[in-house]
Amino acid sequence: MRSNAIKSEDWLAELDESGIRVTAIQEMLIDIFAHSEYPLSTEQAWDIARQSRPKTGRATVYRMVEKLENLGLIRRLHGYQGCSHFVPTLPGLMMLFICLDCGRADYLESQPLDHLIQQSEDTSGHHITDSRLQLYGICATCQQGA
Amino acid sequence: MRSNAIKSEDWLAELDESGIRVTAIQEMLIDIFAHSEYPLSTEQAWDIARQSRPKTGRATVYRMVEKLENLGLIRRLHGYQGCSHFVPTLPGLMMLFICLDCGRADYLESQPLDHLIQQSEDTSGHHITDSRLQLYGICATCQQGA
DNA sequence: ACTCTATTGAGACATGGTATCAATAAGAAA
DNA sequence: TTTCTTATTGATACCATGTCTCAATAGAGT
Repeated sequence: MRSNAIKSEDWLAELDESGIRVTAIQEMLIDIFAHSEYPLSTEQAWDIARQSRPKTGRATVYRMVEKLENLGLIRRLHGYQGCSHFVPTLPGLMMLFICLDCGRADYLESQPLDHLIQQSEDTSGHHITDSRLQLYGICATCQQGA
Repeated sequence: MRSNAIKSEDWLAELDESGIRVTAIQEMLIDIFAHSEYPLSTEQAWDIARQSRPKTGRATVYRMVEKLENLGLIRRLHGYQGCSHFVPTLPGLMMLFICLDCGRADYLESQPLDHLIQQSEDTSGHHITDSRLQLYGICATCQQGA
């Protein structure tokens, strides 16, 4: 399974550029999301944050998650655990596979999706501005294990 | 935009086969979902149901929506209004377009998606059992109107 | 160090959805 | 038709998730 090679520094740079004041909590939350092996819900991220910084407020974490999602740095998983979990975004990769066994997420090459969208736009006449494709199943690793 | 030609009778037949006791409320809810021009949330369906049957319970509607979703008769929209709205399913069509202007949903031909999934399975080694593709934008009709 | 302002934390609040349980109604049997 | 059995229903209490408010705090520039 592809390792999600996210650099916390890149995120911080993007946050900085967006005019958002970068604080210690924000760095911590970025680290938590960027380095988690599994998709995280906001509540889970809050739990983790409080392990090293007990007085972290709940609203703070929700606010940060919203910012990170709006900046496109994390991405919400749909159709899984009530649509409340997030994974780091990988630039240019839109197709996300979620293993129903181990729960890990994996990005797949998405040029074919671009073609599909172009084609759908042409035949339907709709103007497509955004897309969301998620695939579910059993990942290659879990298939071997079983 | 494609008219969603759902037959309430077909749904009732499916419910019947599934061993679920078909009641008056269920017929009403099927009608509500099958004939709505727009995606409906459970709460909205409840509101509509109470217009003609005021003592309809909230839990009853939630239970029915769950059943209809499990039977594959309605489908949840993701990334729109908090993932809480549903549209009737059209058999064989998996690609759903949602107009961000008028809010209507439209199914698109999905053979290309089948190919894409097959291809992704081959290259990734994952076993893909389910997929969810949603497209967002401005529908052909709303483009003309604007 | 001081000022200004965005961010934070605490807790109240709102919303969406679930659990419980007595009352009801559907369908089978008599 | 009446009775019996059982799934479904409605009312309400409950819970989880997420939002709002506002005083306290801490960054960043001066």
